[in-house]
Parts: sequence; C-alpha cells; structure tokens
Amino acid sequence: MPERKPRKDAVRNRQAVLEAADALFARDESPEGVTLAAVAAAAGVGKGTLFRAFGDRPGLLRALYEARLDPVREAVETGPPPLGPATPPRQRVPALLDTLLCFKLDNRPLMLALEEGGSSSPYQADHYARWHGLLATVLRQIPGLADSDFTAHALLAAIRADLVEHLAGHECVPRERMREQLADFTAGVLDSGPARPGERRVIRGRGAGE
Amino acid sequence: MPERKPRKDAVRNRQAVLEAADALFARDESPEGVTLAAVAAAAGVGKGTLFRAFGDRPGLLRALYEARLDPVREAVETGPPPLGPATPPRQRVPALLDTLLCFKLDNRPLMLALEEGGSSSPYQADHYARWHGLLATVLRQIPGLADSDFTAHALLAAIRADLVEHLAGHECVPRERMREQLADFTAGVLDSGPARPGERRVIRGRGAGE
DNA sequence: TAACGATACGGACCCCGGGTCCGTTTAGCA
DNA sequence: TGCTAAACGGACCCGGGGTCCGTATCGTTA
Repeated sequence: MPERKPRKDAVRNRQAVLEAADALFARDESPEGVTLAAVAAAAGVGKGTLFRAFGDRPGLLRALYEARLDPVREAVETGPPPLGPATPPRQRVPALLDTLLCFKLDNRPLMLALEEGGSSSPYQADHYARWHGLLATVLRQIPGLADSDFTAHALLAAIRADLVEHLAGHECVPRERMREQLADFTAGVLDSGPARPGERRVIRGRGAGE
Repeated sequence: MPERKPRKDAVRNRQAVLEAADALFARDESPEGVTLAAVAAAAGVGKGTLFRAFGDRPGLLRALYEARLDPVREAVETGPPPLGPATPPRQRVPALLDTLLCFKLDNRPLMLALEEGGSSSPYQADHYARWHGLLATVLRQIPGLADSDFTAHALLAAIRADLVEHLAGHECVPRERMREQLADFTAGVLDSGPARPGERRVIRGRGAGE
C-alpha cells in the first residue's frame, strides 16, 4: 500500500472544514439547520472540496466524532480503572455508560446530528456497533444477567442523543442529576441478579396480533 | 363551535389516502422511500388534496397511527387487567410495555416513520408524551423506585421503533424472543427494589469535562 | 331543477439541501 | 521554469416537501 501523502492544501482545507463544522454545530442548537454549504462557506472552501474530503454528510459527522472521541476511546481501551479493561465488569459498565453520557452532554449538537440526523438507522453505524459490542462483552462477564445483547441495547438506548437532548435541553435536567438517574437505573438493571428460578413473569397475551 | 360537516368527496378522499398510505408503508420496508407524491398517486388524488387533508407528512403519519392505535388505547384506558387501570402497577408496567412492543412489531414501517422519520425529535410528539405520562404515573405507584420519569423514558427507549426494527429486521430476533427479553429487562428494573440505604454507587469522574 | 356560493380538487410550481461535474488553479517535483 | 497530477470551487442537477390558484364539484336555496 503506497498511500502517497496528500497535498498540503488538502490537509489544510480538511482541517478548516472540520473546525468550521465544529463551530457551526456548537453555535446552532438544531443540527438539521447546519447546511453543508454553510460549513463550506464558513471554512472558506467550495462545496466540492468539502465533499471530496469527507464523502457525504455522515462522513463529515463521523470525522468530527472520531476526533472528539479519541481521548475517551483511549481511556476505555488502555486506560486505568474504572474505564479501562482491568476494571471488574460490575464497576465498568456504569463507568462506561456514565462516560458516554457525559460525552453526549458535552457534544450535544454533534451527537444529535450523528445519531439521529441521518435518514438511515443509527443502529447501522459502526460506532454504535463498537459500543454495543464492548458493553455486551462486559455484561456477559457479570453472572446471572439475562440477555447481554439486549441489555446492552437497552442501556445504550437510555442515553440516546435525542433523549439526552430532550432531558438536558427541554426539561432542563441538570447534568449531575442525569448522571445519578442513569447510575441508579443501571444499578437496578445490574443488581436484578439471577432471576430466582421458577419466578418467570408471564406477560399474558394482549399482543395485538400473533 | 358550529363545525359544519365536511363534503362527501373530502371524506372519501381522506379515506383513500389513508388506505393508500397504509398499503405503501406496508409494502416498502424503508419508510423514507415512501414519498407523499407516491401516496397521493396511489390514492388517485392530487398532492394538494393530500396536504389539505393532513397538513404535512407528520400529520399523515399521526392520522395513520391514531387509527391503528385506537383499540389498544381503549384497552389501556378502560379495559380489563392486565392492561386496564384496575391492574396493580407491578403487573401493569410490563403489560403496557409488552403491548407497545407488539404494536410496534405489527406496524414496523409505520412506527419507524412516525418516530424516527421526522426531522424533529420524537420526544416532542405528544403521543410520546402520553405514553410517558401514563407509564411514569404507574411507575410512581410502585414503592422504592428511584426516578419514575427517567425510568419511564429509559424503558420506552428500550422499545424505540428503530431498535425494534434493527432487532427484528436485521438481527432476525423472533417476536417471542424479543418479548421475553423485554419482560426480563423490565422485571430487572422493577425488582431492583428500594436501594438499600447507604449503598449509593459512586460513579467516579472521568466525565469528559465538568 | 336551475342557479350559485362555498368547498375541494389537482398538478404545475417553488424552495432548499445533498451531491456531482468539469473547466480552472495550484502544489510539488524534475 | 515547466509540467503533470492532484485539488479546487461553484454552477448545476435531482428529488422531495409544501404551496397556489384556476377549475370542477358539492349541496343548498329558490
């Protein structure tokens, strides 16, 4: 793979676009309102340049996300407890979720655009697959938990960008409050322990079709 | 409020559009692909008619949703246990969630379009507010639960249309399996019981800013 | 039943945003 | 300094939501 180095102006422009996008997303609260033409203009660059550098809207969002996420990812992959791999699962799960929540709180417009802006399901995005995979793996190491895959999905759903935005933005729930609520909720899920045998809850029909 | 009766052709056309939309959403799996022009054409009606009858895309979706939901709503509001108001909270919560899940499974494309299609947050929609309000109210009657509002949000998030679609459509999780998973998850949340005093879980920093 | 106002119809039209194309410019190498 | 490959940029295209208004239809009154 030769992978010849890109031209200087290319990297400069790429950077300019990244910064302009960052600024625009931070300023406008509605990510839908941020147009790619506007980003290009703010970066002092033509639309063509922007699209060549990032492919399409999701591509730009992804690039922005990766850049911001980098320190977090490192802390998760190789850092010390309570985030790093050495942490016992029962502690690591809430730490991961809390970190993700804080990240989303710190990058509300971006995360909103990333997760919910696209026309295709956020569950296709591979950043989601990564988090889900990690979380499910850690959950699997906690004995007595029902279905790690589903549990991971459900826990991640509790901190979806638009829910976070709704709580923080519209209902004005303060940061620390949300963190507590999430922690309590997570603890509830994790503590539910091995379902005492024989106490399976029957849900009883009314399933609107079958 | 006189509220004079609408003309016959108006109600006929309205009905035709509703049915055409129903059919189109059922056929195409991707709700994004269903264009309002296509719906109008399928109904044998001009776009103008469609927009006069329903206002805009969300309006049409809402109308479709209300129509389908009607029996469920009735069962919830005035029906017998385990859905109706007479049910003890601990049983009613899982019953409500299971019902909602089944409803979403039975109306996947529609619910997908309704919840995630719009450019604005699904948390603004008042159908969400209704479900959340009901669920939170019931949760509040269960002693020892941390935060009913947040818990309601989180439980509803676990059955968001796009997650349901992802599991049912892409990961091919069968209906009964999903119902079980949801039931187990819900039970875990509900059983977590009154947090033993003094055992508050500290999440310890790493909150990406503060 | 004829005539007339109110109501509804329908599709051409507008707007806007994502994405493309290609003639022009520029970096970087010899 | 000259040459080529790479990058630039903005005019352009496309498709979908939503509007407008001249025309057709309803249904009511005489």
